[in-house]
Amino acid sequence: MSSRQAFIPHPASAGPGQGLSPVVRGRAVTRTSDRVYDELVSAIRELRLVPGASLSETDLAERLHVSRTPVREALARLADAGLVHVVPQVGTRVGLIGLRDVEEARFVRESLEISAFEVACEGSAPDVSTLRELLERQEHSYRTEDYNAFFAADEALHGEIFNLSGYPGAWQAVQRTKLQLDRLRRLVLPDLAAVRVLIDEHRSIVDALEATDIAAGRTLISRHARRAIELAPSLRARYPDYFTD
Amino acid sequence: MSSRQAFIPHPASAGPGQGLSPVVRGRAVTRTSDRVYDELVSAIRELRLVPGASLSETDLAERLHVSRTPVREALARLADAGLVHVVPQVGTRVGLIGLRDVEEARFVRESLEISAFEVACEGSAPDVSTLRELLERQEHSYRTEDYNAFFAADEALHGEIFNLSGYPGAWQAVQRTKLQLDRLRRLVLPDLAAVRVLIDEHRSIVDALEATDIAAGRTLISRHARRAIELAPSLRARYPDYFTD
DNA sequence: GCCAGTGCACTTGTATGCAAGTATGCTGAT
DNA sequence: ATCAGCATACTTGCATACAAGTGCACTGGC
Repeated sequence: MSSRQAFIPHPASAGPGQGLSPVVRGRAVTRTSDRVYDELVSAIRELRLVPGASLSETDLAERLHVSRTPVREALARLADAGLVHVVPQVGTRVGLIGLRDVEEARFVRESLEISAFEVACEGSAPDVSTLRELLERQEHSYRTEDYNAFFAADEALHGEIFNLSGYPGAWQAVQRTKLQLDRLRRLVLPDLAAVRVLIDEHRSIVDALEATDIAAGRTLISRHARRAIELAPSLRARYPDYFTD
Repeated sequence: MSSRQAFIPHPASAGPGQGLSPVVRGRAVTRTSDRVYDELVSAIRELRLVPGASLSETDLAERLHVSRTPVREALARLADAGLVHVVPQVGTRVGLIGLRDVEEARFVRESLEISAFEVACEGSAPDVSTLRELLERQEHSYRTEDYNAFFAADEALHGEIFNLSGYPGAWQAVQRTKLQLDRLRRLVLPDLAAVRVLIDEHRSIVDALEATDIAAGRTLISRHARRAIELAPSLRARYPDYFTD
């Protein structure tokens, strides 16, 4: 076989590369198509499937021990989300990280999160207990250097802000466009100092929310949202094949 | 206008062979799956497929003169977008208009459009020539009472605001969440007076943009975004079967 | 050595067959 | 008349077979 580098793990992690975990076929309480979709999304987000990697329906099917049908349905949804590109009769590739898409995701996220912050401040004192708890989880992840746990708690914290605003669905809208940005953050994640900064920013945002200080919130969220992006140039220099305009 | 034939006016009337788009089986430049998807999206948006209508893969397949496979892929993408709901081994239905989803779509749209407005004002005097042209098209649609043309020009105008902001992709993000709201507007659209109000509001927004009056833009866009929603209660009273919380 | 041409291997797109689950309506008994 | 039980038709999920197009490598000729 030629370049079978479709399932490289994280480019920076030296751990043994585990590809896609096979989806067990059998009595399905959940649909196989959904499992394949979830598996592919997480694989792309976690860069186990690197940008530009060529996918093959038949290859994925036998790798996941399913037929092509559910794989095709999952790929159709992924193509709809812009995570993969399908060229008929030619092939399917994992989409590259588009810097323009990343910048637009930043715009969407910053705008909506600031708006959610403002709405959350409008009522009386918002309940920040869940946010405090998530901050604790992040601190724990920082101490144990568990990047995956931090990543999950990070997601949950920003989602909680939308919950407090009363528009939890808006967070789903953000996440759709944010997938490009997530991959960027994955590249920079194994940096303990950067995680320290992010947690501190999170705490400041939570403090501002508790004080219903809208002006501070706007500034903090804006700066926080632009944090990941400012590293894009150096990351592109390090992984040029993963990026595009 | 390229208004295709409605293939399902109402779920109860299962008339014979309501001709679909002439989908020639076999030789196809565009993928059958995509054509089916586009057809279904427009049918749902234009309420030719009413909320709650039950769909059947086999029925759609023979109606469109294709096999179930492309229909299934289209439905999978539609389910991902929240336009249809698939219950395994039970059936597929067009999603109801969720008032909560509508309100969240309003939030997303208002937030992003205001942000785009602000960014578009940041530079020097923005080029509003395209917007003026779209306003003229809307006036023409108003005079000829061509609601479909007005709907299209309305879409284009709001999209142009995002173009001027430099974040055209954000408009795509809005449109995804806005589908619920579009159906609501379809219900209220055949009202000439309402169209008159909308056009006037559009003109005010364009004026504010040309004058780079951010404060006015915020107020105008906010009011404009809430315009469609304020009719939701009466619409729900009129079409109770189409709505849900 | 180089280039043109061709065949093959691989890709995705589509159609069809089969399996499993659910709702419905009919039938028979009480 | 009413209700329990069952057969049947209909639904979606999955696997497989076939079709069509593309790129590439190999081969033959120059």
